[in-house]
Amino acid sequence: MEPAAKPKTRATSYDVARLAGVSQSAVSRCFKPGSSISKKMRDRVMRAAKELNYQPNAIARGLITRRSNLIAILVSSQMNFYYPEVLFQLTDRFSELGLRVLLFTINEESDVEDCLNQVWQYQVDGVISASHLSIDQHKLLEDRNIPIVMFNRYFDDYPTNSIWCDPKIATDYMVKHLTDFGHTKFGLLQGPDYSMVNHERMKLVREAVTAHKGSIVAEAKGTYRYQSASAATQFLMCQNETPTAIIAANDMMAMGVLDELKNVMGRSVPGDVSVVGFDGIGAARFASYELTTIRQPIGRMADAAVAMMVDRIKKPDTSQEKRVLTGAFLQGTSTGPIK
Amino acid sequence: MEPAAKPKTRATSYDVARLAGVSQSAVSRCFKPGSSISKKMRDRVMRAAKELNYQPNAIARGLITRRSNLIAILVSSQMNFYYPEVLFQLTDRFSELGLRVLLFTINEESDVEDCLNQVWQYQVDGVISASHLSIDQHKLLEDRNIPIVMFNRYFDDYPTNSIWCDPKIATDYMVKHLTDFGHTKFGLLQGPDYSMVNHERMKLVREAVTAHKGSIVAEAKGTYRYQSASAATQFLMCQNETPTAIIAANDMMAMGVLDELKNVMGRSVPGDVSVVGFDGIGAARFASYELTTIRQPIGRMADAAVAMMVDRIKKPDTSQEKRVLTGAFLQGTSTGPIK
DNA sequence: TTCTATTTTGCATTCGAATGCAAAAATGCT
DNA sequence: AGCATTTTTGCATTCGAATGCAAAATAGAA
Repeated sequence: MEPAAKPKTRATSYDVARLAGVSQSAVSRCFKPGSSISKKMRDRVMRAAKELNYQPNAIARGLITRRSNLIAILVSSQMNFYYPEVLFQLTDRFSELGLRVLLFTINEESDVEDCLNQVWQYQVDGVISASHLSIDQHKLLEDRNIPIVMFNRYFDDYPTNSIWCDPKIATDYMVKHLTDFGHTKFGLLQGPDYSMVNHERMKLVREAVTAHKGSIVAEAKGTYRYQSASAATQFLMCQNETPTAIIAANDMMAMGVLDELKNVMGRSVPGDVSVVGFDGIGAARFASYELTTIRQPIGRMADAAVAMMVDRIKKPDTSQEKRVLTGAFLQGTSTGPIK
Repeated sequence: MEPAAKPKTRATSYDVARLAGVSQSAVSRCFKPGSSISKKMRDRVMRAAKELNYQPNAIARGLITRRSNLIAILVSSQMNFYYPEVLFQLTDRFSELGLRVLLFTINEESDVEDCLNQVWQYQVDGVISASHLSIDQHKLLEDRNIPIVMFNRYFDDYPTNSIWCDPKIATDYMVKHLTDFGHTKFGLLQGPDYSMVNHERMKLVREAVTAHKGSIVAEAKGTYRYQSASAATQFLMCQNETPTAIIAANDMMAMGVLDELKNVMGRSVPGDVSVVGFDGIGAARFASYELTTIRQPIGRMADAAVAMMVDRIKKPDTSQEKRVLTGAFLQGTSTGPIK
C-alpha cells in the first residue's frame, strides 16, 4: 500500500480529533499523563494520532502551561576539556527527565547579557551556569523567577544555589604527599583572576603549604589553557630559588607544565620536578601524563545539579542551597621523591 | 527611587501596550525588525518595554510564526575530544544568526527515536546531526520537512545535505611522507564499524599504501577512544611482521598508540615506530604527542554547516547538496625515518 | 429498575505575539 | 487649502494545546 501523500502541514490535535471523531480536549488529555481518559477513548485517539503522525506541539503546550521544559546551560566556550564532560552529563540526565537543553556558549563577558535575554525570551524553566556570572546578572534571573544553579561557582556574599567541589582535604593531603617526598619549595601556576575556583584552590594550596612547612618560591599566572603553561613554566623555573614541585590550578595547565619541563627544558618528572593539577580530567590519565591530581566527582556533581534544578522548578520558593561534594586525591606518576 | 515590587507575572505585549497607551500590534511591530513603525511610536513603546522589563515571548512568537528559531544538534556522547570543539563552534555561529541550539546527546541507537520525536515536538527549524542516523531516521525528518545537515557523514546511496572532509589528497601525501622515510610495513588501527568516516579513511589509506608500494602487515580495531589503543597496539606489534608505522583512524587513538609504544613498550617514536592519526584535535599538538596527522578544518566545516542550514531553512526545496572540504596534512614529530 | 456517585467527555476560553485588512494620520503636490 | 498618496496604527483573528466547568455516560447501590 502506498503511503499517503506527504502532508504539507503537520497534524494538530484538531486533525486527530476529527479523524477519531472525538473532541480536541480528548486528544490533549491522551497526551497528558495522569489525565482522566477511558481506555477505549485512548486507543481510538492513539490510532488516529499514529496514522497522522501526530505529536503534541511543545511550543503551543509551553504557551498555555507556562512551562517550556527547557533548561538553559551556560558554558564558557574556552574549553578546558572539562566542560564538555560536564555538559554531556548534564544533558543526558535532563533528557531522562523530559527536560531539553538549550545551549549557550559564552565567549566574552558581553555575550552574557544577550544570553540572559534569550533565556528570558525562551521561557526556560531553569538555568545552569557553568560560566561566570556577575551578581547583577544572577539577580536579574532571580528577579525573573528563573531558578538558577551555579555549577562550580558561587558568590561569597550572596546566596546561590550551587554545586561546589571542595578540594580542601584533598589539597592538604596532596601537599602533604609532596612534603613527605621532601618537597619544600613550591611553584604555583595560578588560573585566571576571574575564576573563583582558581582562587579557592590557590588559597587552599597556600594554607596547606604553610601547614606542612613548605614555602612558595615562585608564582605565575596562566589562563587555564594548555598553551599558557609554557611561558609560565619557564618563568617559574628561572627564579632565584627553583621549585621542586609545581602546583597548577588545573590539569590542563599541569599537562602543559609537564610537557614544558620534559620535552622542552629536558627536566625529568618527577625526578627533577613534581607536577600536580586539579580536576581529574580524562586526559590527565593518559600515559604521557599520569598526573597526580584532585578529582572532581563530575558525575555526582551533575546528578546533584540536576536534582537541585528539578527541586527548584517544582518548588520555586525553596531557599538557596549550596551543595558541596568533596574532591578526591588521585595519585599519578607525576609526583615522586625529591632527588 | 525604590524599584517596583517584584512583578509576580511577566509582562506581555498587552501590558506594554497599555502602559504606552498604544495597541498590542504596535508593540509587536516594535520588536519585529523591518516593520513599519514611526520613530515616535517606537520610542514610546521601547520606554514602556524597558520599564516593564518586557521581552517578547519566543514561545508565543514561535506558535504563530511557525518558526521556533531552534536548531537541534545531535551529537554522540562518546566524546572524542573532537565533537566538543565542533559543538561549540556550531553553537557560536548559530547564536550570531539568532538561532538557538537545542542539544541532544545520543548514547545508544535507541535514543535516536526519542530524540527525533523531541525534535518534532519542539518544532525545530533544522537538525544538524554529528551522530549516526539510519536512512529511515533521515527520511523521517525529511518527511516532516525538517531540513537536515549531516556533519561528517552522509549516505552513499541516498541524497543528503552534508558537510564532509575529504582527506584523500592529504592521506596520499601522508603515506608518501612515510614511504619517503623508508616505511613499507604499515599497521592500521581502525575505528568502529559504524563510523563511515573510519571506513573512508581506511579505504584511502589502503589505496595510498598500495600506490606507494607499501604493505599492510597488521590491522586492529579500536573504538576511537584513547583507551582502546593500548590493547590494539600490543596486538599490532606482535604480528609476524612488525609494522614500522602505525596509522590510526583518529588522533585520540594515535595518542594512545604513541603512549603505549613509548611509555609501556619502551619503543621510541618515531625512532622505532612512526605514528599518525586523523582529525587534528587540539590535544594532538601537545608537546608529548606532536602527532603527524590530517587536520579537518573544523571552523570552516562549522561555517559551511551553518550556512547550508540557513539556506535550507530559507528555501526548503533546494535540492540536496554535499559540501566537501579538504583535509590538510600536518607534520608533527611522531613520524620520522626508519631506523 | 431507579436513583446516586463517579468517571468521561466536550465546550469554551486561555496563553502571547503576529499579521491582513481597513481606518486614520502624515506627507506631498498643485 | 484641498486632494491624492503613502505611511502608521488598530482591530480582529490566528497559531495549537490545556483546562475549569458542566453535561453526558458509566458504574454502583438499593
